[in-house]
Amino acid sequence: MFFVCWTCRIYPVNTHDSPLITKFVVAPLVLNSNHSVIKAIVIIEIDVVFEFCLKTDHKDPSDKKHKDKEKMKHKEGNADKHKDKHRDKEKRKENGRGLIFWDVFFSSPGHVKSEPEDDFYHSPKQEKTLKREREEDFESEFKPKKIKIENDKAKGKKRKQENEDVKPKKTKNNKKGEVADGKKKGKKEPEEKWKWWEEERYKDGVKWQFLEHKGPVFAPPYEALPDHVKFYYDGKHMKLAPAAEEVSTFFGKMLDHDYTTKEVFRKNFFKDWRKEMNSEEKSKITDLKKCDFNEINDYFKAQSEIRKAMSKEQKLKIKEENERILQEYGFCLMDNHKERIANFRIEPPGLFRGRGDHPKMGMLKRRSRPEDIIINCSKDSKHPKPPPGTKWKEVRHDNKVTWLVSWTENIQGSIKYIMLNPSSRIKGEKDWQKYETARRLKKCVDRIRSQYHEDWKSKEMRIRQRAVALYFIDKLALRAGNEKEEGETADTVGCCSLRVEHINLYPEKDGQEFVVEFDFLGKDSIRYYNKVPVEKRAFKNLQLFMENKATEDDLFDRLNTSILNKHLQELMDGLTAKVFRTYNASITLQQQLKELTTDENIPAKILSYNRANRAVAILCNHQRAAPKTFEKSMQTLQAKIDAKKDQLSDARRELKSSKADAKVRRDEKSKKTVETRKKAISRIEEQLMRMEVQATDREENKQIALGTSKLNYLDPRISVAWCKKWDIPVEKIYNKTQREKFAWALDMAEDDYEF
DNA sequence: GATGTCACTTAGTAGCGGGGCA
DNA sequence: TGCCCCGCTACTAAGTGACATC
Repeated sequence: MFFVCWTCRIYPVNTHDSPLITKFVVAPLVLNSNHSVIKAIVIIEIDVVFEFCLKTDHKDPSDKKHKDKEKMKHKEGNADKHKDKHRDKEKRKENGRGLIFWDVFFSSPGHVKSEPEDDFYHSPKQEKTLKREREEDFESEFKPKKIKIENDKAKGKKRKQENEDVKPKKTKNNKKGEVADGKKKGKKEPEEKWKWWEEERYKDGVKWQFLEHKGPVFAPPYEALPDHVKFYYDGKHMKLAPAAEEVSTFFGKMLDHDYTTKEVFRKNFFKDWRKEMNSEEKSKITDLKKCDFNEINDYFKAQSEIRKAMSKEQKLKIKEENERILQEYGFCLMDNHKERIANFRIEPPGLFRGRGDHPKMGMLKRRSRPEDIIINCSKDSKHPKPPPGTKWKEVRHDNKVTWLVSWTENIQGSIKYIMLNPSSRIKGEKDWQKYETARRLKKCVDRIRSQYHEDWKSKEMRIRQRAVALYFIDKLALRAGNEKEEGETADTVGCCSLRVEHINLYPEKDGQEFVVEFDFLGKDSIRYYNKVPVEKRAFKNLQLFMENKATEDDLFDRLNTSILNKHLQELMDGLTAKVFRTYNASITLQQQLKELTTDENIPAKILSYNRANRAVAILCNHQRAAPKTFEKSMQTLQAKIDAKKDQLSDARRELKSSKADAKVRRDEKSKKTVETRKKAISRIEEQLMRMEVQATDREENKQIALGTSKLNYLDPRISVAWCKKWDIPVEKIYNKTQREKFAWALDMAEDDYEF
């Protein structure tokens, strides 16, 4: 965001050191008191400019000036122009001066002229009408203007808050230098946050106007094993050439892992390893069983120990070096804002770790070289340099995509990307948009439900199948279930790709009628097992779909995700199968929070929150492996609880005796002792309660992953509103990273927010 | 409509680091 | 002070869905 005075034609200077805060502006034309031009270019501190323009009473620009303004702005429709007028008016009202015509801009860094779109390189893809409708739709319903109005509602409060934002917010539980989640703050949070959600959004699929970055960080080159670390074949030492040796280390490092016992993994590894061998190695090494990687395994374990045992100074040095790399490569400049990059390192070579029964597990994931890398940046930016003596595969300037770097991996031939961090504008906007689409579904979900109930009676099989599948997606939050190439990936399914073998029908089971038993592997080969009573008509339809089919046949043979999504699109603009998951997750959280939260203490409320979150995680089938240390840590906690209970009994006994004592003595000292002991008891009770809550929470959470739903499915505004309503520090719900990702929600949600 | 490509989100986990406790 | 354990983060696999092409 930056300011422009249209009278002085003052623009910002892009200060790379502090791109978040445009501290200086450049006045290309400096005017005398009559506003005649004195030829000069000066750099002025923004405060000085403000003051100057205030004193010189700069008013709204003429039409000509307005044209200049239009040049710099994103292309906008008439409605937006109108919106602009309104916004300008608001702006003037807001600053209370009514005199100065400042405009607030997003994008176009000062040192880069905002170019007409023609100046951009157009990849053939840019001709597409990509996602345009949905974005416009989003605009129409959630205009920044509207946001401003919402903000205006609490304007006084808001302004105050904005000022306060400069300082780290204090919460009730906060001590100096400590965040509410109890951890000491390592670093200060950035002092001023860019509120991109209060600004105009791009249209027509444009993602940015200016993008500059330093390119990716490559994996370090292979370092040969020291001579004392030997590989043995058939009991005999064998010195491998670097190429084969490097691949042998990938396997050697993994000896303790289950993967290396799996036949598919071993077979794939051996096949790919042999490709890296020279002819001599190839002729000798013919059987993986005869290979002894133990010394390699020991060596890497020892290296790990050495790293752990390093002195503080050594560790600090490494940390500093990592920090330096992060500062250099971990950020990009996008439209005048420094944005954090999510993954700026190219994936290192290794053995492919597919999940579940993946047919390609163990295959060699090759090292990517600069010649494999496509760079995406602004034409007029400083392009990243490839390592000396190399060149990039391509440098393109496609501002209709969000990625900075891409390459094609060799296992599945899929494209990998370097993209921005979830806290970035580009990701945040998309996230916000996702929840808005889900909220739109809320408005028409009843109609859609009635429709699919009706469709169960259709004469057409394809419509019945579509309706039953949609019922499952809605009721059970199943994933869409795209078709997959056989033999390329693990055999996993979603709703549309369910096979007859994945369900069992029971007209009556465990006292319930029309029960469907689901048992299949979903995403990441996580098992979905559920027994659900369904409506009679859905049940009868399922029986029909299964008639005369073999177990390996598709349950919905007249349906796929494309057909389903086309239908959904007709029911609501922007509606796809996955929107149901977002909608049902968020609405469940909201309902559960309402049901479960009671006016108790903070730990109890947080337990309620986690339980609501857990209900969603169960709905979405977000599982995790029970932590390896689970049993032990539960035992430890239980021991602590027992000890605390003992302590409480002791304390109660002591209180009883001191009460008796005080009754006899009737002096101040013994009264004081009673009071002290009472306080001690309530302290112990509080501690015990916390521990018990923690134990319950941990036990209930043993195999459920809360993070996935929290990060991807739950509208953060529900959580923020809940925190505000119940006076819970938001830090108890979201850690620092999550708060950064959901900064937009933290800023805009009030305690009465309804999903 | 089948298939492929691309861009992006969603997902679980390994491993590190630092807080807390003995 | 040292060790243990838990939460955080980086990593990257595995999905979804839009669109192109045949």
